[in-house]
Amino acid sequence: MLEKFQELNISEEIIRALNDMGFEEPTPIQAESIPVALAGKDMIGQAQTGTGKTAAYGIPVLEKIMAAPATKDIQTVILSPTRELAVQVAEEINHLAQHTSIQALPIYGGQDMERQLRRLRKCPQIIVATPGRLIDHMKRGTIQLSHISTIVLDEADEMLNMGFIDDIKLIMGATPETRQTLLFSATMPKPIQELAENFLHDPQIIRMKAKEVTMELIEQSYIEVPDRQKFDILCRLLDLQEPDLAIIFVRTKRRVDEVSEALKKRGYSAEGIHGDLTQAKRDTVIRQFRERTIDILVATDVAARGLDISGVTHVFNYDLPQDPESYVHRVGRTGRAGQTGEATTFVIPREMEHLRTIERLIKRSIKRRKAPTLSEALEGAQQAAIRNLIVTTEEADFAMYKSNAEELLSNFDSVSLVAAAIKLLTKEPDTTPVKITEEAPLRVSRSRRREGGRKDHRSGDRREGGRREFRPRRKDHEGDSRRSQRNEGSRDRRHENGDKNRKKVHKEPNRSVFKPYFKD
DNA sequence: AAAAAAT
Repeated sequence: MLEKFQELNISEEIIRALNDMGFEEPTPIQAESIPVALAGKDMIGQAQTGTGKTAAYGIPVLEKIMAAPATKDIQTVILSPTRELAVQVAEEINHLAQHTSIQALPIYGGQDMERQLRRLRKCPQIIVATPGRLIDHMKRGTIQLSHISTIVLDEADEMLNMGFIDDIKLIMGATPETRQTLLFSATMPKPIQELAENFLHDPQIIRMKAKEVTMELIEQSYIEVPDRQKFDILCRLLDLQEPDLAIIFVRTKRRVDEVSEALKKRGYSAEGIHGDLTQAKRDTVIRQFRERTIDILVATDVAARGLDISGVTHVFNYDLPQDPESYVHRVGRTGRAGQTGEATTFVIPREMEHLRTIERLIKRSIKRRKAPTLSEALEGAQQAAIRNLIVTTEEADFAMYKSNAEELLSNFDSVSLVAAAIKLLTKEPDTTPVKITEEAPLRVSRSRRREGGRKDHRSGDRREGGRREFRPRRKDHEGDSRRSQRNEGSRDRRHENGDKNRKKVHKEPNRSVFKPYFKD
């Protein structure tokens, strides 16, 4: 079954590991990348996560280390944008390396330094690091990159979005000129191209076509719903769809806390994860979710990328994501490894335009769906009760109840009895009150605004008819029009003598370079 | 305007 891997000239130790891991044949990105990377060439791989990317660079990296003379130096550095991803990548590489003596060690912030140093003393050949902590080690002299032979930049576009560009340059600068560089990125914006030009030697570019990478097996829909109703609708959907594992993405850390608390209050097995939690807590939550101790994960975009958790059947965008890119990554947490998945996005009415922007950029329309009504939810709960009843009946493990049942049947008709049983088993939707703070709606995305010309977009927004009602409601509605007239006046005055303010506004960094681009 | 990452 593994011939195709064998044809790629992979050593027997790794073939055995692939067999243990249940891999049968190379994914497209693996088939293309492995020979190139094995030949020692620099490479740019444009691929989303979930395409077998880790093994695509992990296998050649391991082969190269096995072929090289043994030393105590670190041989390979893999850079990762988030801590969770670093842990996951190190684990996967250790799986691939299980029949060799090669060790991969994750190096990331928030973890006990002493413990990390102890593990470093065991001379791992591969480290998988987040940039900040790696630089910390470099400055302390506890990690030297002067002898590495390979560096991998994983999720390069995301590291860039997170402002790691200077860190990456610093790290690259500390590595030898002779190193091999493998760069992976879902998108190829300008700064990544520049990075590649500066640091890669004659790279081979491998691009996966969009349709090979994404989301054919994911049923995508959206529901237009006011913010206040989101939570109840979410609970109804959870009850109706009964996900095995679900991830709920929200826009802020605060909402992670509130939504996960609220879910727990209503009896769901949920935990939240975001960047302000201690690293120990983050690690625990991810582990619980992987082990299915909890079945709902409420997360910010910290969990949007790269995390590969098998069996996620449902993704909910409780809040619309800011970037179309983020939408793709969030939704891609389900439908992995050939499984089907369902992705439901909540859109508040005034964010509909934002949704259209996302649809345009992902070149795909998202199906509109109605929120389940209360009576549908009740019907769903009844169906669940019936399924329960049928399962119990089929298990036929109730001999001790039978004499009572017979007696009941001599006094009541059978239909009434079964109906009563269904009624008792039906779990009425929980309406425990919960508090979730309302978020300000998203504004139309940057790219959209730029279309209208940059200089005037502020005043342009004000003139637009519908725009005014987008502002938060004040208590005195009548004063509204008069107030806006007054504002007009004060704005003019600012224009005359407040040049400094205006300049500041226009000096905001031009983020157009981060605009994701999706090619077909 | 938010999130991520070094303490």
